[in-house]
Amino acid sequence: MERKYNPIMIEEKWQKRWEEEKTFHVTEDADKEKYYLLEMFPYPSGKIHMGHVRNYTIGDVVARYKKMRGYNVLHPIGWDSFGMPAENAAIDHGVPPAEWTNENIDAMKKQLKRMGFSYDWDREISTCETDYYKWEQLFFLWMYKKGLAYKKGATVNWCPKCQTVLANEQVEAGLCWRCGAEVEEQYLEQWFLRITDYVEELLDYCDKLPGWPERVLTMQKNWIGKSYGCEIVFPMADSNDVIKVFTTRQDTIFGATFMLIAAEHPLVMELVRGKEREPEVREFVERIKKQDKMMRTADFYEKEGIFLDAYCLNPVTEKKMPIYAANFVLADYGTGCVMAVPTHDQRDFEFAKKYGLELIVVIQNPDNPLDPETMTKAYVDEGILINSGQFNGMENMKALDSIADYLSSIGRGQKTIEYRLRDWGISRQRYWGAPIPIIHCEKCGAVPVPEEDLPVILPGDVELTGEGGSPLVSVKSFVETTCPNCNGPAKRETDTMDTFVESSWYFDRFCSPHFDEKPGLDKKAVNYWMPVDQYIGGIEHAILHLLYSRFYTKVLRDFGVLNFDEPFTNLLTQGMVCKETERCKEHGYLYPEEVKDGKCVHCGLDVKIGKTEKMSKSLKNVVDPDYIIREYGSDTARIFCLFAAPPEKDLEWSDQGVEGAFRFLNRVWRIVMDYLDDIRDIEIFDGKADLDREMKNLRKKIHQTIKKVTIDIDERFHFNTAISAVMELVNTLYQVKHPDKRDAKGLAVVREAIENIIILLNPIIPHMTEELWEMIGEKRKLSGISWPSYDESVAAEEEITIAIQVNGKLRGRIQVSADESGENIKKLALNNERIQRFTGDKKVIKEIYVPGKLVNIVVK
RNA sequence: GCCUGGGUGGCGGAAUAGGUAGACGCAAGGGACUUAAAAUCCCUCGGUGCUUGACACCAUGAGAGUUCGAUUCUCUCCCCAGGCACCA
Repeated sequence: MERKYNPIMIEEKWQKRWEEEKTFHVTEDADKEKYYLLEMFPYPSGKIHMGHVRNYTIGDVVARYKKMRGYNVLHPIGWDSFGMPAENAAIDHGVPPAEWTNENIDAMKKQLKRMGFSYDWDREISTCETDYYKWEQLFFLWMYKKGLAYKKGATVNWCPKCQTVLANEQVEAGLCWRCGAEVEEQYLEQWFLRITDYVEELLDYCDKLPGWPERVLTMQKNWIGKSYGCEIVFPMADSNDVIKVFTTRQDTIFGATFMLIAAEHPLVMELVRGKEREPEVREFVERIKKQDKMMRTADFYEKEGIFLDAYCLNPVTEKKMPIYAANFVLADYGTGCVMAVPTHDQRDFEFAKKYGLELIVVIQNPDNPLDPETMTKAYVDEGILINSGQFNGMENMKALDSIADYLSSIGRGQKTIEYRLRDWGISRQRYWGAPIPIIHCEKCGAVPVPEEDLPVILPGDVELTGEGGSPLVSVKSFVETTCPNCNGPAKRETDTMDTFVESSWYFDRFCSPHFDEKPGLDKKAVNYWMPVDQYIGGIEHAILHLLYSRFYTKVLRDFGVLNFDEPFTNLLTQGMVCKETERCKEHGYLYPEEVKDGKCVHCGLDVKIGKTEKMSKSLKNVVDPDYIIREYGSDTARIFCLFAAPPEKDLEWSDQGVEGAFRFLNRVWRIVMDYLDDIRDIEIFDGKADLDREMKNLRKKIHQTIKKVTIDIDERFHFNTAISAVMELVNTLYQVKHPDKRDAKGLAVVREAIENIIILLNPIIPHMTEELWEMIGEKRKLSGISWPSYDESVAAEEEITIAIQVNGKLRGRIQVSADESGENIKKLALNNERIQRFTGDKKVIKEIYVPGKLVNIVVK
């Protein structure tokens, strides 16, 4: 009997069958418990990479497993299809973005299908289609009416050569990524979403998401950056005006000796207007404004400032404080003004030293008293307040509240809270995105497009050159329109939305992907499926995508569309796929196929193996999933990705590891082939008759394996240990002597082993297991089979090994029956000949018995 | 600088309500089969020492502590990865 494992044939056969039979199509079913499993949907770049393979394989195992556990599983896929690369392809090669995008989708869809993922393809969505983004435009209108979407001036990265706005990621070391021109700051009118309205709830729920990795929540908390402090009012020395500052260190207020204002703050020029210093200050401000971006990316930059020939008063000491404009103060955090306490803030200290400003110590170091004359750096630790009037002698941290209360009692301050999080700027001066549904009318101003006029369709016939700002500006048929208010001539908004907007609600759309009524989400379906039970994706989206999605969920909830607070109950952030880099002196980095026997195929020079890094085209350390599928099949690709590392860790690619995975699949295949004829007509062992020792052990192993695999997948997503457990069972089966054809009992146990191996591996290698299932003569469909349960009494060991320690050191082992009493085991341990060599004539102080594990004898 | 993770054989990784460290796989070595090779199947495989044993000692980044017992808990330090970074 020789039937070779032919993965390609088998895989294509079953993929076709699943597609024809719509095996993974689901609908809402009130009788079944739902399970919504989602992987982050891909950008259609043209080809899937190993990161996708890993991400989607992990998800697929869970989806298939949950289905076998009886859940009604929603497992959809779609395309995050707006974005820059499509536009760049158009600029570089003249292909229309829609065409480029759809071709890529077709190609990647084929690849995903070839991997055998259990998607409900009837729910496929593509965010660049009008039937998707028209709802997004509707939500925008609702947000606009509620004041959650607004327009304001803001500085952006501007490439003067390309005449366009660049996203932060498109600025490389201060230069435009495409043309290399120096990026400038420009002040532009931009659309924003008021995420800060939800900042407290977003922060609060960080402590109510137990299914999220701690580090993601920490990153989000840091990003939100809540700080408790005080707004303090500083009166001007010679007018009735005031300067307000935000500080978290009101305990140091008595040490504030000068005032700093962000260079670009309008107050700077106001203060020097008409003064002798005005031209000098203007020059300084202009210089700083230009340098700003460069300096912010530099590791270190010199503190610089300029005196504004103005003074304010310290609100508690009434001392005169000179006012400076400074480069290191941020204009858009707090009030843009900072009280400087040079003795207890390092930046202020450096500034004071440079410009010869006064130092007053207000927190005394208890171990080593400070002297302003000799200090070489600011003292930032805790201590006792001095030079602080009625607060002298208090611990500085404890004085925070009292000083805030005092400031408020004299009308010069109050407790406040500041956040690092800013409103979300969604304007892009780009073509390939969802148009913002606003019309600008000279008479009426910004007017929202009436809901019944949606969608505002992105025009198709646009020439993309990459120059001259937003491409939509020059499309007359798009821009020129009439005002919905006054019917006069008006112009459409030409900004499109950030692509993060699409991905902020796509998971809702998957629940009713073809729903054509307002608001594009069928409440019944969405509230049945949502929230997502398990979300899986890369750690690189830990902040932006996940925070925006949480924000959108709360906004849509407040519009009455959704009835839950958070979109993702459990989150798994899988690690990256890495591979060692290879380079040759002549030809630089090499693709794996450019290396043969350690030599470069171009020049024959020795290839140097470099660091293991995330697979990337620039380092050429990539493996093409198509190649792996062609050589080994997708089942091998799947099991390798799962076996090499637990999902949250980085996975190191290993060609030999892939070989090993393939070898294991062959091993499974062969053992089933070996038994095929003998077990085809056998029923699985019913547990009624007595078995010989070998078969009893095999059965024990079967049930132990079911138990371990169930726990590993269900509780921990540790597929690597689940697979190794099945490997052990397969190894055990290989060790068993092949029962005689007439030994029905023995063969029944073997059949039990084989059936369970197939079922346990099904979520991991679905194609091969379907094929084997059919071959062993099963009539039931494997895709409809339930997950096996195990019999605890069969899995139990009859004899257990007890380790014996003397003073905590392992000195021997004894075999006892599993129900042996603790007293007897202790006795056996003490009387053990080997053990007596170590206890000898010493006195036994105590014996510790850990049930089923060990005995520790303590002697002296 | 701050905040998260994480350091275990030649390698990927197992084992944590404290209880036999190294499961499983890769690589390596040996054996069987073969005219031969590949494939396959079986065995060995952390280090050191000798008295080759059911041996002893050393081993989970380093050092201390708690404990009968620590990869697991506590403290100090070192290294690596990721995030934030003049946020007042």
